Amino acid sequence: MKAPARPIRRATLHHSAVEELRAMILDGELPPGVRVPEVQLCEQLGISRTPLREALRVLSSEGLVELRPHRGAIVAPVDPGEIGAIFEVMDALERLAGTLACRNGSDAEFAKLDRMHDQLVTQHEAGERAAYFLTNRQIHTQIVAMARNPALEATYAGFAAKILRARSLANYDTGRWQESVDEHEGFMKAFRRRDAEEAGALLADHSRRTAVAVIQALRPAAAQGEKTAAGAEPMDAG
Amino acid sequence: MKAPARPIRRATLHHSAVEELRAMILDGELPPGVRVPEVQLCEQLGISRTPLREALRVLSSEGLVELRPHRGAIVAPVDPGEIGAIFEVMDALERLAGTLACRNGSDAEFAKLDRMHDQLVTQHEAGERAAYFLTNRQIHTQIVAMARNPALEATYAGFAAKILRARSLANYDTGRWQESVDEHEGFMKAFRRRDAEEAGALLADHSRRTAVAVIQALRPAAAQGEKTAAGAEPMDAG
DNA sequence: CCGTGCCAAATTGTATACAATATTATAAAC
DNA sequence: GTTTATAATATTGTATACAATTTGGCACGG
Repeated sequence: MKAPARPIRRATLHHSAVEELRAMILDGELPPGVRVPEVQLCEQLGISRTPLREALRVLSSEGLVELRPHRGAIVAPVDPGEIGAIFEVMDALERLAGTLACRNGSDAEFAKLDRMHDQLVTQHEAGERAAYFLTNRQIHTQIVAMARNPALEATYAGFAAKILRARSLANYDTGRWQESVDEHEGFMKAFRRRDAEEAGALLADHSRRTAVAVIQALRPAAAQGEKTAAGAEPMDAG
Repeated sequence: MKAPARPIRRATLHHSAVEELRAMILDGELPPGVRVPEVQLCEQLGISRTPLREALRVLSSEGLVELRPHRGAIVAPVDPGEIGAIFEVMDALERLAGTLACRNGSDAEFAKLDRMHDQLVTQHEAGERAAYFLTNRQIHTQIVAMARNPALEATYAGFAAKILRARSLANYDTGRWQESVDEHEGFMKAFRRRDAEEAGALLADHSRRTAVAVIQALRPAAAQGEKTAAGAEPMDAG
């Protein structure tokens, strides 16, 4: 007897809850800093507290939620300093992904990457901002997938999620748009030559420049207090 | 009223359970592949199923435990391929750590690093293998701490844990010992010069060579079946 | 003799009830 | 009026009870 490589279904409530909550956090439906009352979310998701709490522990482990014992959970605030640190690691991961992708990617995958890049350029020219950002993410995800490294893929995904959250609430400079497309053009040239070192270096550079822009855009929106779902808390009187 | 920066006690049962179980897994007390029956561990830890299950979910998120819905949890097997992938990422992280440590470390920290290195050499000459490995880990942890990057620190710790597990059950080649000390000597020279690039490169190289040795030692011990969780004594911690 | 379908036991998944802690409101003292 | 102590409330942490699913065994049919 052999265990099937892919389980038919792995639907447990806490697992679904993790995905649901993560999506809610990344979509901004649960903004950074808000308290996460258990009972309220329970009836909202139609589940009991037990699976919800298990989901919160997982999300805390991922860094999307902060657990304060006996004081409730909050959606993790977006700290510019932390985002800066994440980007420093991300640079290294992008470089690694670019290098490994050149080494391990198939021709079919490179062709697909080319098509995605064409789509990106088209969307840029058409000014379709939302579509552009989606394609942009897909391209980077594709590069990471071509690296053939599950550990890299998982780590990358975790950081990408946090960065996505930072970008969305910073909605950052449009002036960077053209620059970003040019950089994409640059590392795509390296990819077409299968130049691993160059591709990695350009990807890292692209990440670094993105970091600068995002963090700069993030600075004004620095004050991340603890908010309640209804409204701000009246804290200081005088 | 002021909130203390460090909570006096953050003792919740599930949090303690996470640390306890993680230690048990890393110490080899719970070897890879063994089933983790909830009720048995409950009475062993003196807690109820609820906090234990929350702990299992967290450890699953960290990759130390595999959850199979309705079929119980097992300690994550050590897959040589996965370890290889982890090491690929680890190389990049070591390089980054070395570079950042040169940039951000204080003189006091570099002095401490020097002392730790002296201790390492002494322990090598004395043939104190266990003490050597401990100091070795402390050195690398210190370098990462000097990088001043919490995201790097957390990611590094997660991978280091998995690698530690692989090393312990591979108990790998003694012939590599001398080589490893020489490599330490090498990147320490770069550190003394605060040569960020060189230090990073040598650390990455050190990591890569370690990977080769560990994976090679791991190959014989490949077959990782599902064992039952009896209180099996660790074979020999040489 | 081997394969298939069904039934029983065990273990996990979920819900609910109870206990402990933090927060807020209240009131008394200075 | 401000501050501090105390009690009430609400929310989280834990334990237990119930439901669902998998696993192993057994009978039946081929």
